[in-house]
Amino acid sequence: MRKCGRARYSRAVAVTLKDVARRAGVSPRTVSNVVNGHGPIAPATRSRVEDAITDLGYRPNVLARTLRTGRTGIIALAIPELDVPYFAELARFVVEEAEALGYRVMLEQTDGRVAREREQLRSGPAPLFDGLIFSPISLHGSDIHRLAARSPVVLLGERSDDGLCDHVMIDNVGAARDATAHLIASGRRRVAAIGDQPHVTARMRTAGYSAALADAGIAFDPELLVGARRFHRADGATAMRGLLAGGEPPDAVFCFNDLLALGAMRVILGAGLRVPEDIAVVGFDDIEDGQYATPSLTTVAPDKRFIAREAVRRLVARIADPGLAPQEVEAPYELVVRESSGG
Amino acid sequence: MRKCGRARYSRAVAVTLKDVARRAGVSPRTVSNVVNGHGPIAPATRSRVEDAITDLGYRPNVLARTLRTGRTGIIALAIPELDVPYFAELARFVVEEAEALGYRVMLEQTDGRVAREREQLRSGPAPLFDGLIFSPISLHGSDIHRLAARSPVVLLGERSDDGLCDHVMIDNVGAARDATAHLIASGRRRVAAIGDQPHVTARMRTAGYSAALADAGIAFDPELLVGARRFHRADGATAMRGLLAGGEPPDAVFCFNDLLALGAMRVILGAGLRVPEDIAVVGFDDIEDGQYATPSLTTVAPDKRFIAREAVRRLVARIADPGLAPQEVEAPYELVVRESSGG
DNA sequence: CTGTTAGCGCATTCAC
DNA sequence: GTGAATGCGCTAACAG
Repeated sequence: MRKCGRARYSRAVAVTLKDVARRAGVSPRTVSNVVNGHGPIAPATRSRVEDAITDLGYRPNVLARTLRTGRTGIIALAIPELDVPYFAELARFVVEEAEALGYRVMLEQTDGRVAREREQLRSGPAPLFDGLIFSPISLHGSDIHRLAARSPVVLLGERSDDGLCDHVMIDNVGAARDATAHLIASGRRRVAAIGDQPHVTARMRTAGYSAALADAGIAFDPELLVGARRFHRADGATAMRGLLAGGEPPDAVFCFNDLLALGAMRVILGAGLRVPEDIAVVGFDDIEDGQYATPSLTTVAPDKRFIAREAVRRLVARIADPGLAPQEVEAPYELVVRESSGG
Repeated sequence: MRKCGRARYSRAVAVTLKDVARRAGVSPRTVSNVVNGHGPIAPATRSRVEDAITDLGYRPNVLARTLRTGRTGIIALAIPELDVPYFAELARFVVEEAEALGYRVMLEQTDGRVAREREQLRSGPAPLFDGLIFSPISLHGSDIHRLAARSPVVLLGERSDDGLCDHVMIDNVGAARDATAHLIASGRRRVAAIGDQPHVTARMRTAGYSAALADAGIAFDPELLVGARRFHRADGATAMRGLLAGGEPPDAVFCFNDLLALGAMRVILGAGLRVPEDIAVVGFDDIEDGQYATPSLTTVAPDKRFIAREAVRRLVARIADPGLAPQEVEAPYELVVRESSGG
């Protein structure tokens, strides 16, 4: 039961369309037309209205307009963690692309917690946002489709089972396979992988890793596949310590993201081993950290700009026409070879 | 001239308070009371209303409520760049603190561009947000006060000249002085600084650097103070290359943020020099990258949690009571000594 | 304790 | 080309 709290500010803000109309000696309707560029308007009237607008410092009330039109001009971007560089970099592109199309972006951090994601779901973007770009961690299938059935949604990440929803992703199996194959091609035989998880993305990267091993006729050694609770530097460090503490150490490590790789590299270097001479390291995501690490990090670079642009465009298209058939688009990626694998 | 675009979804969303009232056989007023927990309500009525709500899947329309109450429950956080780790980490804390107080956070990226920041200003948070936490780069003084006079604002960063606005900052001069003094105390004599800029924050750090030099009776050498266009890794690398290309190289570098330091360190290491043996490095911000770099980075660690909490609390207090006297609060910091300075 | 009523600021359907 | 009236969904006076 707080005070209203707008007392001190409300007067300054309360310039309404009606005020402008009175000032310009026209009807609200006309002002609205001028503001939104609708009907043809007599030049004299127009300039009178425009003068009134600047004189009064009128700005349309987004809220009221939305209540009327049902559109806010804002899209939401729900990502697991703001301080994971991959998402931060992606977010930046999304903001840029959305702005180019006249939308503002509201960022939401889900933390990958099911509850938080589910809440996203329940409430959905409407009516505060026109649509949602969602990078789910814990949620899948039916949950998501229920959301998508109610409001415009574009998913980032794994392919949905049945294509009921717009989707932008990369070929995780292929990318992981390429990364591992690169390591093998440079003469490594004991290639470890860090980042195994129940989550789909991780599973696909594990699959790619195994496939590359099989391609090269190298037997899969379960001891070399290490899990990670999350995809942070600390998890990579922990996993690497385990690998080093075991019997015969690996001569290469493929990490499921750059943060894991950076953590692992720190442990390798800290143990007095050399990268890439003793152990080569490859990451995934191509975050800026990796470029400036010593040694610089070889990594799989998904085309983030492409992902962002495609996601925003599909979402905006769907907002305009909800009947659009859902589409899955695959973003390109490339393997960037740097020092950590002997580049 | 787009289609309305909500056709496919609108029906699913259109459960209004009035529908619930009709269904429960009560007036809208009563439903509103139940939803907002206002007046005391007869248990029987309450449960009837609640049943109707779940049956119909009613969810209050935030927009309409806002139009009425003038409060959205959302605060905006405007930061220069999402993919600068310091801001990303800070943003995370702000989100957490705001959520604890029942607010959602909308993130806005200003890019440090004057135009963008000015736009922030012009539009201000209202009516979409209840308040704004703003980390300005290009804007200052009168601009900001004009904004603050119109709506609840808390500033992050430098002290405003006249205390007209809530403010959370750290003692940049003191921190820079400590960092430089630490380098000098470890026996360094040619201490360089990277990050000089016209911006207030940078100027204060330069002042702290000079002060530490003076304290130790070391003459200020203008060649050792290097500017940086932005505070990114690339700028640190460029600056360091210049320093190395010059005459006598420094034996220590104080960088105005960790990104600069990481960039500089990469160049030092790439030139075959050792850190800290040949050149010690100290950064500023204590981002996670620095902990996992090799060598790990000595840095000034501002208490980000404190900054976020204080900013959110002050803002929420001001939203509740706009008449509150503006306050400046200084967040603590500490020097974290790691390997890059011989820790 | 609950029903009735009146807007919040805007876009828009009708008339003129 | 422009004016008057209506309602988006909700909350808050004001009754009763």
